[in-house]
Amino acid sequence: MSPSDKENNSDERHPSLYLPFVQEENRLSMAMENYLHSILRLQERGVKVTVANLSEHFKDLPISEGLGTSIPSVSAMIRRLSREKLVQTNSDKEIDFTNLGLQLANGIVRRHRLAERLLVDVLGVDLQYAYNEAHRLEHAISPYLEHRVVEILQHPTTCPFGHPIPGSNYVSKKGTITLDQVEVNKKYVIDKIPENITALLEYFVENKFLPGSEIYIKDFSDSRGVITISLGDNEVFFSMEVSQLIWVYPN
Amino acid sequence: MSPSDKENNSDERHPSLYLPFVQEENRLSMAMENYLHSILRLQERGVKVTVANLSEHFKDLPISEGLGTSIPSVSAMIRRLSREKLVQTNSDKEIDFTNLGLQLANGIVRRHRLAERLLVDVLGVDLQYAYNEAHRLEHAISPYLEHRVVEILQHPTTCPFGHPIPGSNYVSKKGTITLDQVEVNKKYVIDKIPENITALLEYFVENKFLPGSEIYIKDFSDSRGVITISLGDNEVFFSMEVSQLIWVYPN
DNA sequence: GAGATACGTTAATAAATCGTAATAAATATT
DNA sequence: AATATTTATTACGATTTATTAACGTATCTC
Repeated sequence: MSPSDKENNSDERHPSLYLPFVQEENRLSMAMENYLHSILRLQERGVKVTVANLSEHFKDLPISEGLGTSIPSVSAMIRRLSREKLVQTNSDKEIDFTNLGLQLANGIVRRHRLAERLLVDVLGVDLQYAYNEAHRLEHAISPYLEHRVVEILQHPTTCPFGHPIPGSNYVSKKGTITLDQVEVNKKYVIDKIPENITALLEYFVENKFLPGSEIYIKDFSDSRGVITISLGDNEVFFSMEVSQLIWVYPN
Repeated sequence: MSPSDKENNSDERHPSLYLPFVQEENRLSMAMENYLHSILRLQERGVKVTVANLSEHFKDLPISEGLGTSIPSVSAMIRRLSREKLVQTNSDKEIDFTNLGLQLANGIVRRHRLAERLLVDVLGVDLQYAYNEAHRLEHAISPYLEHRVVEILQHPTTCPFGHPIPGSNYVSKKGTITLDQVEVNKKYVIDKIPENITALLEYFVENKFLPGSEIYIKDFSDSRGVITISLGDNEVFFSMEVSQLIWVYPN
């Protein structure tokens, strides 16, 4: 739905009925919201945002929901997003947000992460399902409902995976590094874990390897490519590759 | 053209069902869910379900969100729903559910009313906004999330407006009648109130005129067309027309 | 330098969902 | 009985979102 709309006053509706969601008219389509969300995620991960990378990213998403994965589909959507002045492509074919686009994308991620908090903290949803469920809910949260959720959750600053909620008073922890950069025999606190790799999340939940937990680096074997971590009574192990997805800060 | 050659349309398609807007494997499109929802609502209200009545009904909906209101649009959607074996049209042009369609429609209304309960009871959403907010959420609730919500809400049987939640253990109250059929100087309990007339709902909330409240019929003036009701300390008034939308049972 | 590969666009097509205009059929009104 | 109204369908067009196929450019490899 394009923000450009005709001024049609023949469609008289009681204005009172629109009260809590006045800006609803300007809302993007679900597909557009998903694209903006994915672009922001690639940016957060430091991946160059291109048509091909987006297409690849969609393939990895657990929920396909008919989201376009083919490169021409992505290309066409980027064209529409450009037309709506939400993104722009530079000479290097790299896609970037406009100010407006970034603002909207932040709103979408904000609602996504608020939804995750709601699901986990209030509704008792298992962490490994939170991402997918929130992915559906994020499109259904009006400004009014967002406000209610924020109040109920008492102004959270991160999602249950430790990622910052845009628009909150999040302050990043000092000295956060990925787990493949830690030193042996030191203590750290888990800051962020990846949100959408279900099998990995099950392992996290099972071992209470969650944001806020204190960990101790027991062994760091470059040769074997495995990190051994003490966590409470038991030990957990990660490959170097997985370690790069986990952020910690010194304790 | 005779109404007998119904399977004549060249619109037929494999049941492989490639629906670009489908969210999950077996899930319907949002538009289809909205239509099924509206059909069930008209049925609940005892309105004959026709293309024209559906079109009219959509105009009344506060949230348009691109929902088709024109008669040909509704006609086309009914054809698609028929093709998917969700509804059928009898010789009288009356639209009715198939078994499958009724089952899905009940699921949609169930999720809608669960969402309303969640919004009002858990998230503190004002009652007058619950319907519209739930209308968005109903499409985003997976079977798993539905299960979680039911547990958190402890198996509710009605929405905050008193309407039964399909699939719950709802038992209707004995002797429910609409407010225009009550007797003067008698006590009743409010059973159901209409859910999507915001201005009216504001009056309800303001005066605590809500399902479960006890009321006393103080005056019933046919000539003026006004019913006067005692409710706690104050009085409320309704026209006969509005009274027909409110259900009560004797106390 | 030639060929393979990756990347992005354009073209042609399909389906869902909307709209307006014209029309056919049934019903109501005068 | 003639006319008007309601009702649903058909015809046609637009937009969004997707697909596959074909085709230029780069870039990388040998």
